[in-house]
Amino acid sequence: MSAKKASSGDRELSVRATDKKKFGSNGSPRVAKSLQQDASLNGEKKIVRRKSGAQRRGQILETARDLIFTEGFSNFTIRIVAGRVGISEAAIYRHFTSKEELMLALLEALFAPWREAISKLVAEKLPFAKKLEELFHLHLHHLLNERLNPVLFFSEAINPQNQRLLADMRKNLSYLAQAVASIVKTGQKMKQVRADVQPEALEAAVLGLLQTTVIRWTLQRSADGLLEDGASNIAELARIVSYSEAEL
Amino acid sequence: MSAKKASSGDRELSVRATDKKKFGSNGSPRVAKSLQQDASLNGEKKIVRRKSGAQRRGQILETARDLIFTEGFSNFTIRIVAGRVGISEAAIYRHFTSKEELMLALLEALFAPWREAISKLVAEKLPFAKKLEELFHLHLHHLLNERLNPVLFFSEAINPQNQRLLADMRKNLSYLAQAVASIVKTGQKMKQVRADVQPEALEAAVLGLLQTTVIRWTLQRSADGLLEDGASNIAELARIVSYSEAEL
DNA sequence: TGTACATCAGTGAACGCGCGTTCACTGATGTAC
DNA sequence: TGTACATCAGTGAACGCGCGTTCACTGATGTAC
Repeated sequence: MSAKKASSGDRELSVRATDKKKFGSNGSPRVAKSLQQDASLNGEKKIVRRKSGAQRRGQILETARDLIFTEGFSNFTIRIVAGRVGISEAAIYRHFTSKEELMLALLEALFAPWREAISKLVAEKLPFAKKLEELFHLHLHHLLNERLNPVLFFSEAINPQNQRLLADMRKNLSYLAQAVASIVKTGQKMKQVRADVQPEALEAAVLGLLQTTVIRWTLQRSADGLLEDGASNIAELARIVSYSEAEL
Repeated sequence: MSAKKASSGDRELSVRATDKKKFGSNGSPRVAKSLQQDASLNGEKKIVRRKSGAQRRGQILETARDLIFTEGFSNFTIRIVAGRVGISEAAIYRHFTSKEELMLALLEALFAPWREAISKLVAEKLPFAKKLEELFHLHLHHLLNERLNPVLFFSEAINPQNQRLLADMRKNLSYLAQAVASIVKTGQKMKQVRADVQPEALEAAVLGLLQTTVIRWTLQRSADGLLEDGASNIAELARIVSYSEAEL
């Protein structure tokens, strides 16, 4: 068919890439349209703009991240990722051995800095209420900035085929749970949380508030009022379990 | 191929069905194996055990429910449902116009009684703590008995293709949220909840505890300790926001 | 500074698979006469 | 009670589609000499 010649026209062309930002930056990864047309006019054989493994790998992860964030896992296919990156499907397999490996690599790239940030916060010396507030902000800002929606990953992980993804998500969830538990226990030890409050119930309530906020974010697909309301609820919970002014 | 003759050997056979239980009962829907073999030995042409539309529809919904509950949405295909029911894939389309309609019909069949039960509870006259406790038990027992896991449906609803499923899940979620809000407001009006507690924060905490419990259920695939821990956390939250004994 | 060569990011085409859905057709069931 | 007929739950086979993955092959890149 005559359409065949034009079918791969949106691929990138010649010239060594040195301007690609690394994964995590916010810049647009689009190639200037003019470049392609210039090369087409040459009449020369199409030459691919090769990239080093690390660059391309980062670009694939970045593309997959944005795709999943904006369109969910149902549109996360090798075909679509390859199309957005501007390479063939087969080329994806030069950088990841399977779709599953790509998914797990992405998850790790997104969650590793999140865990590190939480670790640092837990170790800090702050009053109980302030620490909860910081945890909330850290959590939400990280998710928003990294375009990481745990609900999307969690939903995908429930699929029985994704055993490893589920294991990873469990790990991250229990990481958060332990951080909250640690904060609560420290709060009680420091006499900032009422001694008669059952720590398990308080932990569950804090986790519940965090989860509810993220679920709301997922449902409304907008961060409007999210940070304010969530922070306000967390602060109110902290106030309720603290010693009242009369008792101090 | 010679395998063709035996390929549909697990279908049901002749004899009018009058023993089928309606959707919602717990009985096994399996047909006695001997029936099939008897007919095979006759050497006669295979005759299908026809069922009335209502009966078959209920059987399909029941099968879909159990399939989704035990194996998740990734195994929920027309082929598999038809196979388990014991009819052809095409036959499914005599009872539901599309897979989506089947899914929505199932969701409604499962959630309608749940909403009704919540409605009744909200209208009852009970102390705040008791009402929260009842809500928790009602919610969990309903999910366990009906094999309805909202997390599974929610995860499926996030898929952009399932707009109507998402709308239905939103509706059910907001139904629960309003019930909780009503309970909290009544509790404050009746002076059973401290007046200084922000109702929005308390509502969010209660919803969070409910959600956390269901998520835990989904992750561990077992109800062990679920009811006890969840009920205990809800009760503790109710205690914390009530007036202390010294104040009464 | 040239050149030979190993490495590796790229390609197009094809694969087998499972999916939802449709088709023309079959024959059991219920009912009007 | 018998018969003609409309209704409708059933069938097997095929459909087009998108998926993840593999294949033999290409040619740009980096480096050892």
